[in-house]
Parts: sequence; C-alpha cells; structure tokens
Amino acid sequence: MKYQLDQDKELSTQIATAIRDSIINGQLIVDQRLPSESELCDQFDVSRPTVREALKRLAAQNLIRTQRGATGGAFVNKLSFEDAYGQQITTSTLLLSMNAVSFETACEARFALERACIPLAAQRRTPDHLAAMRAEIHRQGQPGLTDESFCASDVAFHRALVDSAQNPVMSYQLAGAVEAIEPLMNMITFTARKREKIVDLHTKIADALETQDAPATEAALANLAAHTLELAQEVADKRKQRPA
Amino acid sequence: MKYQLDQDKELSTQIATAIRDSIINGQLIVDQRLPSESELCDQFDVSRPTVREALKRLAAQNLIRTQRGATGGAFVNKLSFEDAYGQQITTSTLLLSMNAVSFETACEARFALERACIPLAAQRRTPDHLAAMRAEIHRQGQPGLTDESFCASDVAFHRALVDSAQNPVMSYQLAGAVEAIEPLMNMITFTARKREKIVDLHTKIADALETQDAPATEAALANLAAHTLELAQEVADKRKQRPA
DNA sequence: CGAAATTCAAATGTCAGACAATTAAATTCG
DNA sequence: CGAATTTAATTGTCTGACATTTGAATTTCG
Repeated sequence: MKYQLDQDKELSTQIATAIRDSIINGQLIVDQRLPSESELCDQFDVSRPTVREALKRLAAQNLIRTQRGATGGAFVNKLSFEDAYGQQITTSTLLLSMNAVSFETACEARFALERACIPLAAQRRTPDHLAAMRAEIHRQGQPGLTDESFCASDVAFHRALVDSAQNPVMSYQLAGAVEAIEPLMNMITFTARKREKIVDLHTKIADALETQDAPATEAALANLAAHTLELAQEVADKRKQRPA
Repeated sequence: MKYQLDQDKELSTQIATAIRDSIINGQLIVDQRLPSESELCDQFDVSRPTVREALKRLAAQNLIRTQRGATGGAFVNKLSFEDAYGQQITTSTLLLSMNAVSFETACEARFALERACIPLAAQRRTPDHLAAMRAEIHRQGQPGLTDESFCASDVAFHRALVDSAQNPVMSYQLAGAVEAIEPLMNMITFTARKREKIVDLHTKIADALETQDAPATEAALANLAAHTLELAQEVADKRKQRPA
C-alpha cells in the first residue's frame, strides 16, 4: 500500500485522511486489520505518537476499533446504525445550540420530516410500535412527572413513530431532528393543562396510525405541530416581557 | 474545573469524554480556550501524549481547533453547518455501504424526506433556487456527460430543491439522505433515453415549484421516485441474470 | 497421549523528556 | 516613534522506554 500525503496540515491529520480514504474507497474493508502501529510508522515515516494521534482521530469517528494483545491491532469497524445514531444526535444537538437555531426553525424541520414518515408508518406500523407509543402517552399522563421526564417521553413517542416506518435509513436521518430538539423543549414549562392537551394530540396520532389512515395521521401531526409552536411562542413572549 | 473520570476505558477516551461533556453542557463555551496541554496533564494526571490523543479525538469531531504559537492552544470550535454537512455525508455514505443498504431502502428514505421539504419549498423558493435547479437540468441534457457527472448533477439538483425550503436544519438533516445515495446511483448506466426521461421529470418538478403549487410538485417528485425505482429494478434484474 | 499450566511474543497503552516550529508580545535600537 | 529583534509560550514531533493485555506456543504432569 502506497500513500500520497497532502501537504501543509499536521502529519496526524494527513495520515488519518489517507487511511480514511482507503476505507471509503474500499481499499480497506470491514474487519480488516490495519498494519501495526510500528508498521504504519515505517510506511508514513513518522513516529509512533503521530501515528497514534491519527488512529485516535479515526476511532473518534467509529471508523476503526483497537484491540490489545498478541493478535490485536486496529481494525476497520463496521459502522453500526446505533453508533451512527449517537454521532448524529450529538452533532445535531451541538449544531442547534451553537448556532442559536430558533425553536421555530427546529420545530418546523422536525415536524416536516416526521410527516414524511407517516405514509410508510401507516402502512407498516406493528402492534409493538403502537404499544410503545401508547406506553409513552400513558407515562405523559402520570402526575408528578418532571418536565425533563415529560420531554424525554415526548421524544421517545416521536422516535417510536419514526421507527414504525421501518426504514432504518429514515430512522437514522431523523434521529437528529427528533432528539436534538429536546434541549429546546426543556425550556418550556408544561403545566397539567398543557400536558393534557399534548396527551390528547398524541392519542389522536396513535389512533389514526392504528387505523392506518395516513391523511388523518398527517392532520393529527399537523395539529401537534401547531400547538407546539404556540407553546414556544408563549415562552418567547414571556421572555420578551421580562428579559432576565 | 474538576473532572470525574469514568473507568475501565483508555485514559484518552475518558479525557475526551470529560471535555466533550463540558462543551455539551455549556461549561466550555464557543471560542473559549482550553487549558494548555501541560495544564491538562496536571489536571488529569496523565502524560502529554495521552492528553494529545484526547484532543485529537475532539478535533476529529470538529469540537475543538488548535493554534500554535504564544497565544495558541485548543479552542472550543463553533460547529458550522458546513462542517456538520460534511460529517453527515461521510457518515451516511459509510453507513449505507457498510450495512449493504438496498437501493430501494435508501431511495424510499430519500424521496420521503425530500417530499417533506416541498410545502416549504413551494412557499419560499427564490428565483436563485429555481435558476440553480434549471442549470443542473440543462447540464443533465448535455451530450457526452459521463454517468458520474450525471449523477453528481442529479445530486446537485436535489440539494437545490432541499435548500429552497430555506430551513438550514432541514438542509443539514437531508444532506446525508440526498448525497449518500450517489454511490448507489453510480451503479446505474444512464442511456440517452433514460436521461431524457429524468430531465423531463426534473423539469416538471421545477415547473411546479415555480408556480408554487405544492401538490403538483409532490406529484412530480413521486413520479421521479417511481421512475428511479424502476431503473434500480432493471439493474437488479440484469445482475440476477448474470451475477458476475 | 492429552490436558492443564506456564511461558512467550506481539501488540497497544502510557510515560518521560527533549527538540522543532510557530506566533504574538515584549524589548531593543535606529 | 517605528521597525527590527528577541523572548516566551504553546503546539507539533521524535526517541526510547516500560506496562498491560492477550492469544499462541511450549512445557509439564497426570
């Protein structure tokens, strides 16, 4: 294997990029073992710490895993959907908070994308999915639930909805949109009255999904979207009055 | 700043996690300088190579950037939408190829999510967006275009469509779905006849979007989706006949 | 002979100290 | 005062060593 390195960047970056490219274009396949660290030192003509920094960069992206011991080494990692979910959620959450994305914008994206799942969900939802959704709805009705737990349950409800479309690629793509909004939702205070309303809207969604009525489900989701935006507006208004 | 480290994992992982958490929960804010490497060595009671491996992990996720020199150091990086796009596309592409996701599944996800953009796109699309889409359509009609370039133009067309909804969160979330399918599309041979058909379908989408007719745009997109699946089916059938 | 215990070797994980390169600030000098 | 120089702080890289882990080879013993 011969590597042509870039220029100007740090060595560990160049090496990480070279190896990453080899993985992407298929020269290195899943579960294949990379050369040992000392072999990589020779190949790239750098010291071991530099090689290790490069490998850590790749490990941070779940592109490789390392094992110690006699038959150990660095192996090309099969990126799992689960790993990808996690990365996706972390990145999305940070992206929203660091760029001060408004609740309206995030909400709009979330509900628009979720709507895209409905036709498939109506077609494919299983009793398990419906049960998961109803379980969260029930949880949301429990008194004494903290606002954080209520939001977490809300996210779980929507995740179940998305998963019921039974398309792993969609579930992955939507993970960020569904989860990253949670920190923003956590700024809302959910009174008993508000929770009741949301539980009602969630129930209507689950009911429509159960009858496999896609248009009705879309309509119910649209109602929830509108209601959520109203809640956010209230918070924004209060904040404007007393911008502490 | 006091850190409570996990256990059992490698030191550089623990340190990276601790710092990442500080960034996520807001203890470290954008552009804030982290302690110097030697200070981190003292804080975590590890050697410099170990600290550096941790920092490289964070750098690989665009969470920090480093500068050399007297006033240098590691700084919390503001994760830009652009950076996030890139990560998203890389991850999505690898996810699809490593998990052998079928063209049908990826296609279904892509068109379903893209459909979610239509109502907003119909409302907000600007002449610039329409011009970008028509430019790609024109390109797709050029004779002598390679299949790769044709696919790249197709991706650019869809990206323009998504961007016309003018919601950066949606553009980000869809980046993976729109771009990651390109390697799969590249396995299709686009004859002149097929290209003509696709150009026609693209044109219908652009026309409908121009008149801000959301239902018509959705219908046109659905036609494209159906046609794309047919093409994929052809390829799959051929492959089955002669599974070389 | 066969199985358990031991040893071995290879690989990653960590440490210590040094020097190189870069960069902004401080200092010096015309 | 301004330009050139020096200095100090920081990251980037190298060298070499030792620790730890782990599978495989070897040895030992029933």
